[in-house]
Amino acid sequence: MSRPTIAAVARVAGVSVASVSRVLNGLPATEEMAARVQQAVDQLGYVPDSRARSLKVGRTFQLTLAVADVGNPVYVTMMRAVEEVVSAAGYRLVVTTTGPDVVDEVALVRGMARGYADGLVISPLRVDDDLVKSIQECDVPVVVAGNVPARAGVDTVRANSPKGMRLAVDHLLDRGRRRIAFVNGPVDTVPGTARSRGFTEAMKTNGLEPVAVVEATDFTFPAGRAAGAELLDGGFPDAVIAANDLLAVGLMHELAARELRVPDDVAVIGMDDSELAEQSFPPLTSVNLGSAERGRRAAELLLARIEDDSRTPRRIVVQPSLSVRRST
Amino acid sequence: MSRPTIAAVARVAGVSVASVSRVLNGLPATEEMAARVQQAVDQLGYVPDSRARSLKVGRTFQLTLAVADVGNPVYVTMMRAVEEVVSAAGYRLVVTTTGPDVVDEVALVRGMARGYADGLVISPLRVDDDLVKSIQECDVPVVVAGNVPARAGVDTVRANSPKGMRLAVDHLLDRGRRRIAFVNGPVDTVPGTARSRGFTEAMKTNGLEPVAVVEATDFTFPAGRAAGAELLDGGFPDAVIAANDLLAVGLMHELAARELRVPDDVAVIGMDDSELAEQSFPPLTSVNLGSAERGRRAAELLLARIEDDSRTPRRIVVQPSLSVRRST
DNA sequence: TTGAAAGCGCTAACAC
DNA sequence: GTGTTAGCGCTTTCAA
Repeated sequence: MSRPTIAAVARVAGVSVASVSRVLNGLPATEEMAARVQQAVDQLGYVPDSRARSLKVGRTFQLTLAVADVGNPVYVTMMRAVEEVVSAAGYRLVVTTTGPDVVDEVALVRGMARGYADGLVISPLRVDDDLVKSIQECDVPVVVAGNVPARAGVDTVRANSPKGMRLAVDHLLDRGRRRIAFVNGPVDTVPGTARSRGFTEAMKTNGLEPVAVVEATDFTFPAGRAAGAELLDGGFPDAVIAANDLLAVGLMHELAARELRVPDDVAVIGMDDSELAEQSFPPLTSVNLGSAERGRRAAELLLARIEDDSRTPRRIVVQPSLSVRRST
Repeated sequence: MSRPTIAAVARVAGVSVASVSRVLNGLPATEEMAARVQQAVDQLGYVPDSRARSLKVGRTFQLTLAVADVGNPVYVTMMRAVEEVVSAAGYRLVVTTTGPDVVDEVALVRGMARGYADGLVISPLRVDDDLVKSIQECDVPVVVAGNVPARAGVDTVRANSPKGMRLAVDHLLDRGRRRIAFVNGPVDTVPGTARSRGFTEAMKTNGLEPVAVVEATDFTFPAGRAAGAELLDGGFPDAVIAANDLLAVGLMHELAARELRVPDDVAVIGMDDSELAEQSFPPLTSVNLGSAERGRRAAELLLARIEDDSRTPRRIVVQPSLSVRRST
């Protein structure tokens, strides 16, 4: 037996389909009408079909969050924050993994035109003109959790990496470290670029030269370990800043393999302040780039734009803080 | 300007909407027809509306994966596996977090009747009669990645926890440990029950008495640390098995706080063999309960049932293995 | 091979 | 306050 439709409910209740719809949507109706409808609904076990509703009202009540890698704990934090905001507003959240390639990001944004979601929060790893264009042309609202040019005219929420880097470098100086190295992720990514610039500036401000800078192949744990090996083969830092927590933890494994102690021999700072930072050993000092707040703000921006598509795009910058733990 | 519809394409191409639909769906048509339609599609930038399509064909081409906690790395592994299988079959994956309560799981399953997805893979933390009933009554196919009674008559893919426990205990005995303790998660959960039973059996088989057994409040890192404190206040194990990797890592932090060395003073084994196991320090020996394979098999079962709802329910058991690392 | 037309299940005018 | 009805955009008979 197939699912009952609104027509079946109407028949059983002896009323019109419109009345059933009204009662179900809380529109004005007499007590008696409401009762009859409710009884029929219960009797048949009727549940409205969201597909049909979507088609009619032009909304799916579904929002998409696109991240590069579900295995990166920073996205877990962001995902939780986004989920909280959108579900409070009555939306379901669809989490999609784009992978590292910009073409897949573009395909995803273009695919939004199919209308399976009412909006998109995307945290792009790589950005090019195609991606910006696809966002601008997208039929549904898109909010970027990351960095796109201001002239793109899209809502964005981003971190302040340079300031975060300053926090990290200042902290290391406080701890008496001078021989500072940097493990970045791929510099052709959005976070990679931002952190590279931030690191360079922060070092220059303090009149320091980096002991070494290496670029990991991606933002993952194994890449962090490999980058750590490369770094340590080339120099003897007394502190290393890593572009995210996964890289930092990978690096710490390489340090351990070489019997270098953290923080005694080498201090390590990560970025993102994800759950991994407190779970790692020793617990990782990490720059909190506000991923929870960024997620929350991005979701709010998206909801606001769904309400009113004509509002002027906002560019929110979330300020960082430092979570000091035992790795420094 | 609003999105072009199939009618607009038909108008521009000077053909009927039916022909446009046919060309788009690869049904027989003349070369010329195909060309004209394609040109109109390109010109207008037409993209079919998946909502309308869903309503008509009765499918959303969307599948749901429901897990208790996105922050648990075991689900990352499972999610990746499920995603791979379903996207290869042309479906989008919606990942939903249910939280720890069975009522929310039930609500989720019931909500599937709204038709926003064509199927569900659920990994329930807690199972009761209501949940089983809601799964049986569900309008769309449901596959359980976990343990429900055979009489429920639903497709399931589950781990073999008892055998996993045996692997863990045998390994510890090999390493010369005898004073074995166990940190379980809540025993009113599916994995909690299974692991409790498995541990008890494995110990009995070897004629051993546990030094201590404690039950963490949930399967998280902080709960692991708290449970570790309780455990160590009560006894002096030379090895601890934890019911999952997060608990194991939490426990290791407590050990470190008490200046107990892993594995010298206390060996530690986790379960799940998630990415966290290799990221932790020291790297964690962990029972691989086949989460990737369970995800893959569950997804395959779901696709098969969508194809043919009359097939007899299958109950797949995935065998465990042990990933030995430095924590033992 | 192509076109006309009937819906899929629902909501929102509009008329009563 | 309630019922009738026209679609939302698409696919799929059914005829031509």
